[in-house]
Amino acid sequence: MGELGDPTPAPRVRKRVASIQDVAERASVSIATVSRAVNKPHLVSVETAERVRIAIEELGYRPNRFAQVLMTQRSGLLGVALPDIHGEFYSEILRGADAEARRLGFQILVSASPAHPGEGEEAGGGLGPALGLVDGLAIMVTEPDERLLDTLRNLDVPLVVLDAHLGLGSDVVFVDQEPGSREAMRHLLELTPPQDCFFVGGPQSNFDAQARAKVFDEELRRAGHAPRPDQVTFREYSMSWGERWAHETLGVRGLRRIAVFAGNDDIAIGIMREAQALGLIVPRDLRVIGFDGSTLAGLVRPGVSTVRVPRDDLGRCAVRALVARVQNPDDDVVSLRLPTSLLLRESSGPHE
Amino acid sequence: MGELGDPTPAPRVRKRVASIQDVAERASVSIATVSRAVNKPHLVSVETAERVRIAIEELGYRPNRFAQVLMTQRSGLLGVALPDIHGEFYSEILRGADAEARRLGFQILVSASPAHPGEGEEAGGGLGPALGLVDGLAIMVTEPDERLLDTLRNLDVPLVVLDAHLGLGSDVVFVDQEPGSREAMRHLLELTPPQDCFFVGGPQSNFDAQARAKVFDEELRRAGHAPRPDQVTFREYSMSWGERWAHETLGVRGLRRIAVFAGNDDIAIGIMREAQALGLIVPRDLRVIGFDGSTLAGLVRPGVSTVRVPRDDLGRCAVRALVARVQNPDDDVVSLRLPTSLLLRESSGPHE
DNA sequence: TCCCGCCGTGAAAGCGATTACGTCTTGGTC
DNA sequence: GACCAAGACGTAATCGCTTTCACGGCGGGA
Repeated sequence: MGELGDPTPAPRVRKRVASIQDVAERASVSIATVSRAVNKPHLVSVETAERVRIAIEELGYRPNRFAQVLMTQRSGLLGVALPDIHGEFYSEILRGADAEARRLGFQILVSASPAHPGEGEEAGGGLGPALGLVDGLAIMVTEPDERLLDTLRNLDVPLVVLDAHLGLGSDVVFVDQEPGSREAMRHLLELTPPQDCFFVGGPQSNFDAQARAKVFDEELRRAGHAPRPDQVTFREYSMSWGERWAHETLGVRGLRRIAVFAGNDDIAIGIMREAQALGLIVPRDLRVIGFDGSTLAGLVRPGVSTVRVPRDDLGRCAVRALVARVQNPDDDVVSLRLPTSLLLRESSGPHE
Repeated sequence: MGELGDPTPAPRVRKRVASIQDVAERASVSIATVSRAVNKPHLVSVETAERVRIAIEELGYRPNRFAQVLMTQRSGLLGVALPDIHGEFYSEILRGADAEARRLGFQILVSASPAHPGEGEEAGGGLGPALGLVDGLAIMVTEPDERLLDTLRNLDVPLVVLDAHLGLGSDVVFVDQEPGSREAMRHLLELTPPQDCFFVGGPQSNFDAQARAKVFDEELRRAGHAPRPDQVTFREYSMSWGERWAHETLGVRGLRRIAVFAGNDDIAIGIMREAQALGLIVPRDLRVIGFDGSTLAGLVRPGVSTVRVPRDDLGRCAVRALVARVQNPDDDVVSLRLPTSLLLRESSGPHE
């Protein structure tokens, strides 16, 4: 039961600082007038306003936000819960979110929710007790998680879901994996027969990974080939997984002239590096397309073709939607789709 | 004066949710007892505690954090103000800070302070009105800024300064540029005469840039050469600045067999890319060492030697120091130094 | 038997703001 | 000259919680 309590009991810390009372006395008015002078200046006479202004100045008064918030029930804080805050991907979502929030007069409370909140931990998207401090929550959920869903259902603040359709009636902002993925696959299939195409994905439980794999599957069938099990693998979003896969496939199995649709750029780069280490030439022996449009993909040699994801738009739109809902709870629920598109570089070979 | 007001006046939003009152009634006790049952369970009888527990459960009660915070004057929020939240550098500081905060039961409020807060904007390190919500502030300041200093002096919460000595009597956590820089310079000077060494830095006003330039200067003199003006340049931390510099120096001026100490890895990589585009061989025609220990530096070919900066330690230690101060305001002021060290790769040539 | 102290509890005083409501001037209208 | 609306301001309720203090009951030592 103690879990409901104060996070860190400790002696008080804040210095004694001027309150609205002090200002009121110094300006010889009531606290109500001070409040009005500050928030609704048109309700007080100019002389009074000036007296109050001076008193505030002299006392260095700043309204106690806690008290304000207790009255107004609005903190100006927005929770943004991401699976992780590390890496270019999340970092840019965050940047977009932060910029937009700032523009709208809000502040962001980030939370890197541990991918699988351990037993005993509250879910709540990782914002522990701070969940109670936000005016709204934007949460990105990449995997199904019943406990989390439950928490989200019981939330008493507006919610925006990023990148997943959870079936709770909240607003949703998502990047549509499909157009980019399909472009990528069609491009690969132009030069490579479907039986030589591979999908090397992230964690299988991951929504995005599934969406990308689905397109892979569809396009192969569309090209008249039902994918073999070895053509689709899942593991994790990392360079080392790419390297391992390449080692296995290009090294051990010795395959050549294949095309790979990688789950993200890290994987793609891992694959390419291993291929190069094996003495292969990209894109001659191996064509590869990544996903995310990371900076890195453009810096390695050869440049890695990739599916561009509007990362900061994602953050930006999420916050915009959230603020809209916070301010207008009764607006219609929106579902915002951000498209992806293929960005061609050398790694996937010639294109015309 | 309106600036003191609510960030976004708007109708109330939160659903009506069970208060401590409701719980008290349902459990047939006073609100005092409910509060005790929740926060100091040892002060109530087990039977009462149980009744309260059940009532809470049934009502789905969660204490109103705003009210709690108003009483206790502790929000469990820590402000972390960085010049930017983008890029690996800040991203990792943030990650360290977040992890540590979470461990200590706090939550982080990030703020990407605009480098130069425009006129009219409050300084406050970018956390606008939210500054009033945090229990403490960790701020990284990279450039001198009187207005900011002033705000910081008048702060009524504990402060920790990152990476700069501002002379306000606050705790400081900083990475010591020197050891790594010195190592780097000595390494360069082993194979390259001082008159052929260059420093290509970030913004001149930047503290770090100055510190690194200082070591460059010292080591050159130590090697018996007073640096010419053209050997030290400042601009910005970006790849394109590196490219421009290299274009100028290697392309236009046509210098060869020079050694560059770059202000950070981005610059170093930019220089290297331009050099390669010019058909030069690194490290034969150009030796270069970067700064930051970024991932990217290890991924390009040839690998870029760099000065490793303990980024997440920086965030972690800052938060640790801040929490310490929040909880023990009267502890001695600490100044924590995090060392840097050289990480050798191919770009700076052979070393033995 | 009496007294003291402890334990469990409730009543009430804040914390620092916002705001509904009421009072008192003023000045304009008829 | 009476009436009324508008303007300026004060009183007090309220937000939801924590915490001090006082009180009643009960058990143990003298």
